[in-house]
Amino acid sequence: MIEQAATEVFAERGYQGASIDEIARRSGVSPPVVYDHFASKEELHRRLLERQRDELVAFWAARMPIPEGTSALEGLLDAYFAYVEAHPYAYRMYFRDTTHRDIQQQGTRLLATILAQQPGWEDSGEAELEMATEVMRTGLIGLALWWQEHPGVTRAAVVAAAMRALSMASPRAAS
Amino acid sequence: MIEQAATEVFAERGYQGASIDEIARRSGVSPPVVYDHFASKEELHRRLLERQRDELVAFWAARMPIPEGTSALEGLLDAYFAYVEAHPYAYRMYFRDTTHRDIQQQGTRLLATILAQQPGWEDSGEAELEMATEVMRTGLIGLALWWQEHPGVTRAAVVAAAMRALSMASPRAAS
DNA sequence: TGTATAACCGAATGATCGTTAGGTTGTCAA
DNA sequence: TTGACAACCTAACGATCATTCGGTTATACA
Repeated sequence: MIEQAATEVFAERGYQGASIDEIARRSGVSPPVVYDHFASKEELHRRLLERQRDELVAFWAARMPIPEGTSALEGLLDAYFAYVEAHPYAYRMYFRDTTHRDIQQQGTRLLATILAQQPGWEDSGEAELEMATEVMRTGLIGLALWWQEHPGVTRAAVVAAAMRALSMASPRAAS
Repeated sequence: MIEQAATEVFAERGYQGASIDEIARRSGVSPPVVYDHFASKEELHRRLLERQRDELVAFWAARMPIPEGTSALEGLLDAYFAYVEAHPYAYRMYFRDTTHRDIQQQGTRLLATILAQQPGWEDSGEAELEMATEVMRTGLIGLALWWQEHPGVTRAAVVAAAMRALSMASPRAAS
């Protein structure tokens, strides 16, 4: 399957480092076959990114509304790391290159929405919210990549660590 | 100056996307001149990374011990973003590629040390501390990149946002 | 049977890239 | 004056890469 092989190669080497030849080799076909299915390397990459964005959003949607007793933030985090667990290569590919940030924006907006509903954040300024979203977004990406290199850690522990590190119960909890 | 041009090109295009030809062109010399000063593209990149690591650590060292009335964490963050402000291209280059993580380890260790001294973290497990460090490390990188695209925001506001988002006063402040 | 179509291939094309060969110029100490 | 040297150049080499050309095979439908 070309798409599976392409996802792995993009995840391992990044967009620039991935070669059509290697993708074809891993798919068990010759390079021209890739071009029978995709117009260019860039289109192949974009299509894969779009598909993963849809799958990630579906992971979230499947857990909304959230189970009784969990906060919206915790539900979002658990769904996020469940996705990382289910699609390790796709996850790495999705967050490795920043060339298609427009595709990631749907997830970023969802994150900002949930963050804005956290207690103590309702009346914060726009810039404050945007900055908090960015810290959280990139921090979660980093934590997920760390997790992929430490497979012994359970998802519950990772979610708990994310909650702890990002415990923004009050905007002025800091000294 | 070759090193300055190389820093900019690496920052803008990443290691794989940067070409010796473009670095030479921006330096006002021909490509072979680059090889009179550096053995290879990879050595040039590594040398630049090492230099920036030293400068960043120096930025931190210059602010330790920290001024009266500020926490160690806040002092670290302010020095960090002061560095971002002073060396925008170098900063982007330094954090863009993850191929030389060993060079970044010195800063990561410093971050973990300061984090471990925060109230409520003294008796946490090793994995918890490592995860919190990773969230913070990558979150700060992301916030700094966001800041570079929003130059109107003051450094104080960015530091405050970082403190707020990462207000880990107590390991179980989260719900 | 004929033909359209889909999936695949080997081989090439043109561009880019890291790198090297070989040479010129200018500086400066012996 | 000589010779070492540093800094620089043009030109090329060899590899890699995205992409295309032109063809073969197999399926399926008229």
